[in-house]
Amino acid sequence: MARNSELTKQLIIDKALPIFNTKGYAAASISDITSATGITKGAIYGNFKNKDEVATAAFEKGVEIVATEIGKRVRSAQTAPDKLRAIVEFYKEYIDKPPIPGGCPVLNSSIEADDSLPFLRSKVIRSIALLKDSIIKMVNRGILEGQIKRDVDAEEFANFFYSVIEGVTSLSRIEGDGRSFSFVKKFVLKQIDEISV
Amino acid sequence: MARNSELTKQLIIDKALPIFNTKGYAAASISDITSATGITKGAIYGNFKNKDEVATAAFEKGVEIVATEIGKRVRSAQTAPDKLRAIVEFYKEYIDKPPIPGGCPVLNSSIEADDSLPFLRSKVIRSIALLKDSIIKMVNRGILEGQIKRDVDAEEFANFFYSVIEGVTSLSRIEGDGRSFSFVKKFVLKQIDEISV
DNA sequence: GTATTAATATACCGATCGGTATATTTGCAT
DNA sequence: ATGCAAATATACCGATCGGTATATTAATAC
Repeated sequence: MARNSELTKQLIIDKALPIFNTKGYAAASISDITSATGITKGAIYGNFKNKDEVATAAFEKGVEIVATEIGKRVRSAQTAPDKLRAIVEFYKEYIDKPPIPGGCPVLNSSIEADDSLPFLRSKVIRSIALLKDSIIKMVNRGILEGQIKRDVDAEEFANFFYSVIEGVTSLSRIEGDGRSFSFVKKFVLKQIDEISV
Repeated sequence: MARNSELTKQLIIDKALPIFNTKGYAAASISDITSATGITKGAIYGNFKNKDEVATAAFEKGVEIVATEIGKRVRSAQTAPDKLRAIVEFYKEYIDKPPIPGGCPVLNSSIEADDSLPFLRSKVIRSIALLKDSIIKMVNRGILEGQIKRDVDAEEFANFFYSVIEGVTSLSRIEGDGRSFSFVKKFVLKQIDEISV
């Protein structure tokens, strides 16, 4: 054997993630990653087939970070409405102190992948589906447990919820402040109240 | 004089717009534009200082197209709620037959410009502000004319409306179908009904 | 028709891109 | 300690990038 390849791999992914997330796939270069890691091109291509694979691994790491963080907050809330509020709060905090620089990796990759990064597209779609599905389950469970009104369409609400959160997150990022988010947060919290029993 | 420089400029902008909008600024190259136009690099750099200026002009053209199309539909609707519904319908149609390939240029540029394209950032911010402002005015006028409930916070509604529309538009694009949009449309139309008198 | 000049085409620049072939180093088994 | 193999470093590749200097073309004034 030689040096620990798995550690190197993780280092590359950890450093590549914020680079891809801020600059985007096209603008991020391999030498950006060598600079950030202090590791050479040889090590990168010894551990990854090509740039696409590095980007894919970074994206999956990004999703994992976001999903883990959301999961933590969701689990610590007891009722479905509170779980939804916790997600709103997570994205609110994302603006001021983002766990990953450059905004939400799912949304960012979604924009860049839809036309020009076929190797990422399916991964992005899957991540979104998982997120939406967990919200649907959350709502439906809330209905069963008598926390959410019985006539609520879980899929409709999940799509609204996901769309408005991603929309306002990107909006707040380009605007550079949390003003718009405050407005939308108020609106969304009212909607959560609305569907609560 | 020589050949018509203004026509060349417009040709470059027209062809560059879908290229930038689908591939993104970083991935779109000057030679992509020469290929698309049949015009050489000399002509491009004779009419634009650099790539940034071409991208800026293309972005502004994109905004103009979207704004014009929305304006047309909004004007042809009579009441504030109907104007809002017309905007929803516009974005719904955007999915199937986009006036500009690659999705909404405002959202796309917003994602790419927030960190790495300072020359575009302010233009994007301004475009969003104009759009939101027109919605705010629309709602407030609807209140004055007795079409929208008096207790509606126009700015809150505008931010919600803009966020959810942009969010679901990008969502539908990556998913590749209009399913999610249908759900969200239903939700948004209900919200419009909700604020209508 | 010819000179003038604006507009476009051509040919080239250095830099950087993703990727690879090969040399070197490192850690472990013996 | 030494041989071996895995991991990393170095040096290089052709292609393409944005941009420019210069040659050519086309429209106008005369």
